[in-house]
Amino acid sequence: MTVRTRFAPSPTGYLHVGGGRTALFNWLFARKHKGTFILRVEDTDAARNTEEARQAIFDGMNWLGLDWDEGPEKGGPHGPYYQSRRNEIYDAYFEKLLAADRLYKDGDAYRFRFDRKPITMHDLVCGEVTIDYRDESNTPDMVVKRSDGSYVFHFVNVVDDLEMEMTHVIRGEDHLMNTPKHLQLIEALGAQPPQYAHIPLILNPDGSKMSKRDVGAAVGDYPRQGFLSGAVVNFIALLGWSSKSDDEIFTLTELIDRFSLEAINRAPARFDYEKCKWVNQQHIAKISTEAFADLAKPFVEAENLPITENYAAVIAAVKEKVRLLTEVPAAIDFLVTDTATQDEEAVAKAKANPNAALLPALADQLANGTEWSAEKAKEAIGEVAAAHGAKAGQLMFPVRVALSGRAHGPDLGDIFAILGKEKCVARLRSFH
RNA sequence: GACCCGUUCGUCUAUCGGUUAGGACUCCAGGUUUUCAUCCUGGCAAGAAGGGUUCGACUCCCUUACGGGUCGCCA
Repeated sequence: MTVRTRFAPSPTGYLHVGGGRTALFNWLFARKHKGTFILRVEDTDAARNTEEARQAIFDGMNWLGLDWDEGPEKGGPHGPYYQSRRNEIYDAYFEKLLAADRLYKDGDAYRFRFDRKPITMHDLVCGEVTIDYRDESNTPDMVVKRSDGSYVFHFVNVVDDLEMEMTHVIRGEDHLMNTPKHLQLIEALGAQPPQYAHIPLILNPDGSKMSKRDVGAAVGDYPRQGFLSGAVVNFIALLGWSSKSDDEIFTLTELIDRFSLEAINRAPARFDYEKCKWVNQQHIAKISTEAFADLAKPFVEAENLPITENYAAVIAAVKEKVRLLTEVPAAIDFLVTDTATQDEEAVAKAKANPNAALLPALADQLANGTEWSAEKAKEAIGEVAAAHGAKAGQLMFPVRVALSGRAHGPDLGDIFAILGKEKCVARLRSFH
């Protein structure tokens, strides 16, 4: 029996990071077991569904790299994959329930009569959980068909999971209390239930429920905030799941290899934006300079910085200095323009440095040198410093600030090489 | 309120009765880098509380506290 999992979002908003992780776990589980991953759009709430939301979810899935084997734009033997187009199927199941005498009218709506007995679920993450359905006050019979004729979530969700032959349902813990309802429905339909795995929710840093507007909540925000897809996938996988080793940085392929439902935690995890950025930095360090250059390009252009002919060298100089792609423009502006804003504090500090007085001498030496290279330039710093009884290291800070306008940045040799002789000389001379 | 689930450094986590309770992020201190960053080393920092069970409990049981979830003709 091959594994079949699904992600079943309703297109009523953007793709939430919690939803993204649910999709990821279903996808990982399917890929790990050479199974099938299905995307199903649960658009039964006509009033709240929007085309923008549907698109945002698809975009988010694509960006995260979670491809589906069956679903919208892909097809498959169990379509259509939009619930709004599956009404005949639901009608047929509704008739079954009616024939089994499990439904009764309440106004124009239909309610499902629960079996009044304890229901025990065997959750792959939560273990055995029993809800006593003899307590009617806590478990009132549920509506399956509204008075307007439409079906509710519980019913269509169960029917589709059965129809689409799901073997494993991995979903957020907010669905744990729904599961006995689904089990009852499945039993009444005379079918076998899939295996369930309820994963803990993702909370804000302060422990509150993560929702709209909270930092990190929308998957769609990550690309423009300068995150790499692989880093975000890596980070959210670590929220509630552990590889049981000291390793933390994984590619999607490595995650497939290591993933298991048994390793999912029970307690909700808080979202740590700082660590997410650190993971991003780790991923930036791992990709090639070419790949990094391509990813950074849109951010550079967005700040109206020129893509110079030595762009590759410029990008290489800052690759391991940034945590987010959004930091790239500010890290390279002084290398590609002469109008970059300066860090006034660093400039003031450098000008107050006694060794700043040696900058004109250094400029002269660089200007008069017959050979120009980054290595020669660095050597010149040592020579000028020595000639005036100073150490090379002490002269480097003023030089750095004179050339870049800030206290931190690329290696001085990279700066010399990228800026070239003329600009270096000019910036050293004008720094006073 | 009722019903579920949970509780190890500030955060993410390892530990499946016997460990100096380990790793990572953050922060601090050194070192490497003649500079910046990377990197390396070290440091700060945890079993919610109280009862049991046991030779021995973070680990098993109970109670309390706290946190989260659910109680719709939303999904």
